[in-house]
Amino acid sequence: MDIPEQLLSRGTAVEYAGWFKALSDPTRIQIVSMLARRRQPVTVGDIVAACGVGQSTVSHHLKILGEVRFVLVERRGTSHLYRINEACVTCFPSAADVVMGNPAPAPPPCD
Amino acid sequence: MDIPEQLLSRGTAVEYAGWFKALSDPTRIQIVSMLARRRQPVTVGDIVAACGVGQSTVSHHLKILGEVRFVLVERRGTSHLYRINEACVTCFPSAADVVMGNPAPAPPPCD
DNA sequence: ATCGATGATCGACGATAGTCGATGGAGAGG
DNA sequence: CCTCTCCATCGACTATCGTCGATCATCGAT
Repeated sequence: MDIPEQLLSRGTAVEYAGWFKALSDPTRIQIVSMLARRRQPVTVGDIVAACGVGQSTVSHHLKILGEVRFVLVERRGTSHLYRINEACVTCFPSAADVVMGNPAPAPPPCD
Repeated sequence: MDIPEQLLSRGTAVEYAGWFKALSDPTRIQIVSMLARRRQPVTVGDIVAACGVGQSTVSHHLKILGEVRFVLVERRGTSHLYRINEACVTCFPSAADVVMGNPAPAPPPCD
């Protein structure tokens, strides 16, 4: 390994923290894992039924996950179909990335 | 990939969230990266000087990082020497682990 | 025994986050 | 047009978090 000497900049640290914060809540973990496991896109109602929390809470978490592009949404009729962003899963940083001083990955584009 | 169908249990989700929460703060990211980059163990005062925050704040973050075994401490004289736990860095979960339903890694032992 | 240095702990404060119930808005069907 | 369904947004409440200053505990040295 070739670990750089200098301290990580505050800006880079904030970017990394944003990634990890997105998955720092158990409900969001469950939502992400559920979206990944279902073959079909999933509605908000499905998530509400699967996890034990209210509809507005699920919607709130989906918004947070969407802001970091972890989930993608597609409106069909009156239903909103959510699915996981595979690109975001693969580029999610590891602790080793932080240690090595790799640049924090940018959220991938919406498609 | 062979992604399981069932929803992640709440307990497993909580364990995963704990890992990511430990790195969900920019100051903790900086501390972890600093500990990894210095060859020698580092005192609290060093960290205070490097990051721009108060001593009690650094001590607080070190406590959090210690609770998930991310850092190890060794008291020498009046100074406390902190160093990173390499095992913890390598077993830090990825987003793919969450998706695949791998069991959440347990914090490695203190040594 | 006293003092100084180091760092943990305490108490307080403001900010943020997670949750809920209620409301609002868009689309489909009658 | 009316209504029903699905979901986003709003407002409120509570809990937790990050930070700070002050105090306390420990150890080494004088």
